[in-house]
Amino acid sequence: MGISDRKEREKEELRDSILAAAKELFLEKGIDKTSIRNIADKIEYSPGIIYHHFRDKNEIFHALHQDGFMTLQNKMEVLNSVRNPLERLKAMGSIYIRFAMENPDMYDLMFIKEAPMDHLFDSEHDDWKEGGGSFNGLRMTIKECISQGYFEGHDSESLSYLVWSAVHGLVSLNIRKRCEVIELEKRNTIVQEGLEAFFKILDKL
Amino acid sequence: MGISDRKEREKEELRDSILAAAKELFLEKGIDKTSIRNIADKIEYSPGIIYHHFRDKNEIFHALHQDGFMTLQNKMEVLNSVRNPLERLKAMGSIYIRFAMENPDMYDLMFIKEAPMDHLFDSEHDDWKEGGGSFNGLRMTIKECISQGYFEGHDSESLSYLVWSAVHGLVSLNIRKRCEVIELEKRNTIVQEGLEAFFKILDKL
DNA sequence: AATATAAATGAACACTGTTCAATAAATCAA
DNA sequence: TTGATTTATTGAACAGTGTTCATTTATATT
Repeated sequence: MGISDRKEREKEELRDSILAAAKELFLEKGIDKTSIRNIADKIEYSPGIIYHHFRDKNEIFHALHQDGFMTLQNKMEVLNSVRNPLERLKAMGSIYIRFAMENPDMYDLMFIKEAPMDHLFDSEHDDWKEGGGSFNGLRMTIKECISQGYFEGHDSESLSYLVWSAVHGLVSLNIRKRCEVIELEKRNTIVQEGLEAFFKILDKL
Repeated sequence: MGISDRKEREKEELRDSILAAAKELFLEKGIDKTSIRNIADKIEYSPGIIYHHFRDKNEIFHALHQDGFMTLQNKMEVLNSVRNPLERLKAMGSIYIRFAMENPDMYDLMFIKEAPMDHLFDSEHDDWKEGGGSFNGLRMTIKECISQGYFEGHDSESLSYLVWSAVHGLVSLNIRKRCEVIELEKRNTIVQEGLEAFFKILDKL
């Protein structure tokens, strides 16, 4: 009947407004300083209501990290037009790094923070669908590279993980403030230069 | 005079005991669940005393992260006996990754957690000596590689950062539970296999 | 209008990091 | 040895945290 339809719609709207408030607070203050009470204040409800929509704080940030994967996947869609797999791999790296540098807090949540993974292991179905989907795009591209004669002698799974590790390393060391070690005049461009060095290496393989 | 000597010694002993207690708690419960009161309980002092030896919680964990760099630097000392710079670079990578996998919590504190860097930027002298020293070892080895004809066309700073990024990526994705995406039968060995793929690439350069 | 169901509340619990006036202990001077 | 001074240590207080759940309020059904 119509009433329970509306009720479910209203429930979902409230859930969405919790997430919207959480996202806003998260982006301006970080995960630790975003409290349940802050979120409740923002949507003008009492703190308790949040626990009728989410098991705990981690579940909220797991939901937000899903948001991040949606936008990342959208940005990856242009790759369909890149025929050559090596070129596609490089474009993938560029998009990945641009996403990370333009959305450092969201990247941090998706690939560094413990909260979304902690939620996964607390819940029953503990496979990381979001990351798995993204990684599969990389894996397929690498496999295509290998089948076209690139990267001879390499195993696709290990190489995919290494490629991911390289680009993740470039951005995550930057996001977590470990670029202090880089010469001052190069510090602002080191991620991009690291990526270019990586491309140079890919070309030689 | 002798009394103030003893006093200073006692003060340092108390500081050390705070750090020892913090380290123990940190290794078994993590940074968030290690509270000032827990540490105080462990050394049988009141919580307030900790703030006479450390500005805040971040300073304690900055001191612990220094500990970690000491042990890492010790492990790196065997590299002095490796003459060929490319071989030395590979050995460096192996030691780095072994350290990370054998001491994941300490590695996390040194290269992923925000606490030690936050302390740095709160204090006046904001250069990361510990990381800088370690990175310089890598930089020197890469420079030697280049001067011996390896890695032609590469800039030493960018390449050093890329190499660091690659090995950091390998271990940090694992430590922060992002290896879920790897095929189950390869999941336990993926870091090592990623490193071997990396070595294979270095050889082709 | 009375009853049953669902939604929302806010007080309570056991914590957290941090500060600081008050206390206790140790040292110095007479 | 006693009194004054300095140093070390305390623990209560503040303003917060995530989470739970009996109670209340609002909505829907009979």
